[in-house]
Amino acid sequence: MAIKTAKCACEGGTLIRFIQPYILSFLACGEDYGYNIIQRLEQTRIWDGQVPDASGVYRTLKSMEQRGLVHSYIATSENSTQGRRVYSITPAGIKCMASWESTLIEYRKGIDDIIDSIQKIRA
Amino acid sequence: MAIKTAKCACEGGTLIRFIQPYILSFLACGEDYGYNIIQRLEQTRIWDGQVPDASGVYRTLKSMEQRGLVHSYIATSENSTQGRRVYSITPAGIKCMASWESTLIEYRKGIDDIIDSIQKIRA
DNA sequence: TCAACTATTAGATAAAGTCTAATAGAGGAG
DNA sequence: CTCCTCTATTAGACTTTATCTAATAGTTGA
Repeated sequence: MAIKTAKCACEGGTLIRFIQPYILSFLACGEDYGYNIIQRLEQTRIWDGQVPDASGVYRTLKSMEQRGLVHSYIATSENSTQGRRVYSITPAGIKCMASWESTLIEYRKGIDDIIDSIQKIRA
Repeated sequence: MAIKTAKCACEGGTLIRFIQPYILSFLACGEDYGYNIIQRLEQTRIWDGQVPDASGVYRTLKSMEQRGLVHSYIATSENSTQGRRVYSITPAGIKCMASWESTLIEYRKGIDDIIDSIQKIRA
């Protein structure tokens, strides 16, 4: 609705996709695969035990790969499990994550302001 | 992407539409019309001087009216200006705004967590 | 009269998010 | 050994949000 269009959400073009900086921060600590990322998201305060839509997470991962933020390969492991698609962060992804940091700080300010303006009304 | 579907964004179903709680907080202080709301949004820290998409704001107002959060009438004033569509908040809108307050507080926690997890990586 | 400002609306398209469900291997209960 | 649950990924259809462009029209001042 506002702010000049940006290709990447990390630049603040849109307000959503909080899932993306989370995924980037996960992958910055080491590679991981979709299913496990979903479990980790589930445990964050944003989801707080509620199951994130798996389809959406996989879709997001795919779009992040298309935008060069992450890279994936199929891990056909020795012992068991069918091929997991394992994701790792790229240098572009690291940059994106850093950009998200300042964007999120801006969002927080904005959210604070809205909360304030709502609370002022009741006061 | 996550959280059980909610009809109204104020319930936390989606992350976006920060514009809506702002509009609700404006209207809670008194009726106002689209063009002026756009100017006021422009001055908030979220937009910070950047012009919000007018079309989007009018569209949002219309959808908010359809959902019963606001009510409008055309003000054909004596002296000048063509008909302005003046909006006021409804009791449902007041409720919605209150709901937004807690939702935004939750969002802020979530954003804090993401910022923390990004900052931890660099530390 | 022409430009800038006020004021609203509509159309087209792109991006996000949700739901359903298909596919498939692995492990445990009965 | 069969059925159920869990792990794991993908695709299709659809709705909601968001963005951009632009049409329309009255007002004000140079």
